[in-house]
Amino acid sequence: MAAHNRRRRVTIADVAGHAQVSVTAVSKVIRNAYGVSPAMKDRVKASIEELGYRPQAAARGMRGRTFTVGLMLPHIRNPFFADILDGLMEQLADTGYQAIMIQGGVTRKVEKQAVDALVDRQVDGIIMVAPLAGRARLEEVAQEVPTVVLARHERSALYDSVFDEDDIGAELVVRHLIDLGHRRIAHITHQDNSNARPADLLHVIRAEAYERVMREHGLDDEIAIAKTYYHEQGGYDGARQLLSRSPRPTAIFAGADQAAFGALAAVHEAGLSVPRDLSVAGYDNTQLAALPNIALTSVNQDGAVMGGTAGRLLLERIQGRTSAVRFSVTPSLVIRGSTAPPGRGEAQ
Amino acid sequence: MAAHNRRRRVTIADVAGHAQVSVTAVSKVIRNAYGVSPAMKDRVKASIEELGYRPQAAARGMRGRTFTVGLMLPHIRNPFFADILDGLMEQLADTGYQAIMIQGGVTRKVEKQAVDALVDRQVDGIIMVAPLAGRARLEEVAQEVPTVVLARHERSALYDSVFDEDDIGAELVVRHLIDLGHRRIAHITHQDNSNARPADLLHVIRAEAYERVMREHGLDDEIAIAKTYYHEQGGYDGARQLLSRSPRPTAIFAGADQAAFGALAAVHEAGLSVPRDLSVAGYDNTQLAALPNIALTSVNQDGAVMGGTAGRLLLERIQGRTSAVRFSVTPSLVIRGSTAPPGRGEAQ
DNA sequence: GATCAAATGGGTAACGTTACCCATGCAGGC
DNA sequence: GCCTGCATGGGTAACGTTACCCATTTGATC
Repeated sequence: MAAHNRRRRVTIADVAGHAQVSVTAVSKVIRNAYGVSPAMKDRVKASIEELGYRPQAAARGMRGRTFTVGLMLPHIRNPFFADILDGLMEQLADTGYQAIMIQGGVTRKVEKQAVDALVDRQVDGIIMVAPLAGRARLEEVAQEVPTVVLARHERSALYDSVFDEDDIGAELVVRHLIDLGHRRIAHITHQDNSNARPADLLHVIRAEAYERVMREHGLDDEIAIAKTYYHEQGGYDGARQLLSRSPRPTAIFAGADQAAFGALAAVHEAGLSVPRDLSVAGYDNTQLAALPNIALTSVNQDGAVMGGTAGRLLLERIQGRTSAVRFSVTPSLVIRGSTAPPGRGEAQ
Repeated sequence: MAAHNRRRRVTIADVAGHAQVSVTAVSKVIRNAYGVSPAMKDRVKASIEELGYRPQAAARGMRGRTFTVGLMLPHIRNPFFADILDGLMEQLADTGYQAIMIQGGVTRKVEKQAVDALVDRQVDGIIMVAPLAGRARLEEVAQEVPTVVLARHERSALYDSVFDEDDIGAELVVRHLIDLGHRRIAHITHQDNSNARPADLLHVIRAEAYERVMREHGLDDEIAIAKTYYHEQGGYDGARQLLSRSPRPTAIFAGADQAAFGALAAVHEAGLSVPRDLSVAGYDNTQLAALPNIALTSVNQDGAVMGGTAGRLLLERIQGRTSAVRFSVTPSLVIRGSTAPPGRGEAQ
């Protein structure tokens, strides 16, 4: 049944034999532990090199650490997640820790399986990006293994949070549109089947900030929200809903770039021109938003910094920190060609 | 130092005690192994349920399987990879296997570390997507653990290959453009620091098919290739190179949608209109290509089928198959608004 | 009713690593 | 010269699971 005539792996015992030292000594060297002379260290390292030894994570996991951190992503379609990963990878480089990813999916059930899978694989820490799970569940995980939650606003004593100040970002967009002279500004938001307290969800925060700023400017009656999804199709559907209103909005603020791309498509399909007939803005400032033919006004949140910080906080927790930390990045508005003052006939 | 007062995990021994059976019996039940009566099976399953037992992958890995397959992706910015993952996840659902991902990065060194990390974590099988590693290295990995390679065209006795017939896809695009009346058709290709035999790399195959079809139509002199990268910036840079030629091309075939998006940006920036002044086509048929305001003519390769097949082949190998399999999907052309006959003044 | 095979259940030794302890040698202080 | 403490090295028992075997019971066959 042994399909592969796999050569037996080099073990710590092989290294010990080759270097003429004890197994314990080798273990100490690879863990950088106390109690080894420089001379022995060099000898062991030479043997490790020569034999091509690499410790087996499974065996390490049974006693100590696996030097693995798990990253749960809802999916891998949003390029913003790639920025997060970049930041994390950079933070982890040269620490000996490896990051593995797992897809959380769109239901709490599948997400739970995914996170459990990470726990079962003895990762030393977990970073969850925009989890669907409720706070109780997050704390349950955090009790078992050091945890950092990204893109949620909760305050928990058991895990760290890293997030963008979504209310500020949304406010920047809406104020920008109002400053341009828009009044009928619509919003496309996201619905998920999360178990979180709504006020902790980034899309709810963005939507609420939109409403708040509208009200602050006396635009209560112009508030129009399409509840779809933060992806291309969702943006497309949402924009179609909003465009069918009469009078139609002069600006659409999509809660995420991906939804904004879909909105642009719907606007284009309706025979309208951006920004002449309608302004469109997004959130995330993905690379595509910067392309001149899209030129989407968007909110920049530094994904790499968020990912890097999440990694740093997680390593601190693995080292033993137990106090909880909250870290937020301040977003900034990137104005591009997709937003402009409303057309003359549309202004009022 | 115990940062987290983690409750001791439920182990197989706890389950055995609770169900009043031996540890071996429980192990048999969770592995679906031979030698358990239905009655005992039920009892054990009830105890597992009640105690919330989940086997620890690290411990399993020391003796048997971890029920984990590793997916190496170069990065997670290409939405085409998300299709692959979707197919894989669906294939793995209900098999008890979990997929974990790892980022291979852009250098062979980092990629090697990533793949080694998977091996060290005792995954039962590995799927590598568009690896940079040379064939010798792939076979080295395949010797240690069942392996499937995606998006490379090699024939190896040690691992399975799943790929798209890139020559056919590229041919479809170029013929389509020629049929429309184009003659000055340029191509944007990718350069990486792969160690593979060039003829096994998908971007080389696409570029060669482009050249071949051009020659077959007597267009040897019109061949123009920009060697950049399969991403937005690469497409942008490549298109700028190509547009600076005199006379400038009337069509650009970018080897990947992401590059095509960048090319569209460059074309737009140059004050040209698509498709009136210039036709643009891509490859991958990503979701963005379908958006009406982009409407990119592209080649559809079924990523979900590729991912699903890779998963199926890997499971077969894990079961013990040793013969090597090659599986290819046949691409098809999706014609959209970004390609049209060349403008009158441009045709000849 | 004796024999044999199949079905069922369990005992035990790994797997590779680390945590915890102990042993030795040597320098320094009284 | 004896004690103490530190530096250095190693021995050993886990960790949780599975593979391999053996023991017992049951059922079938002659």
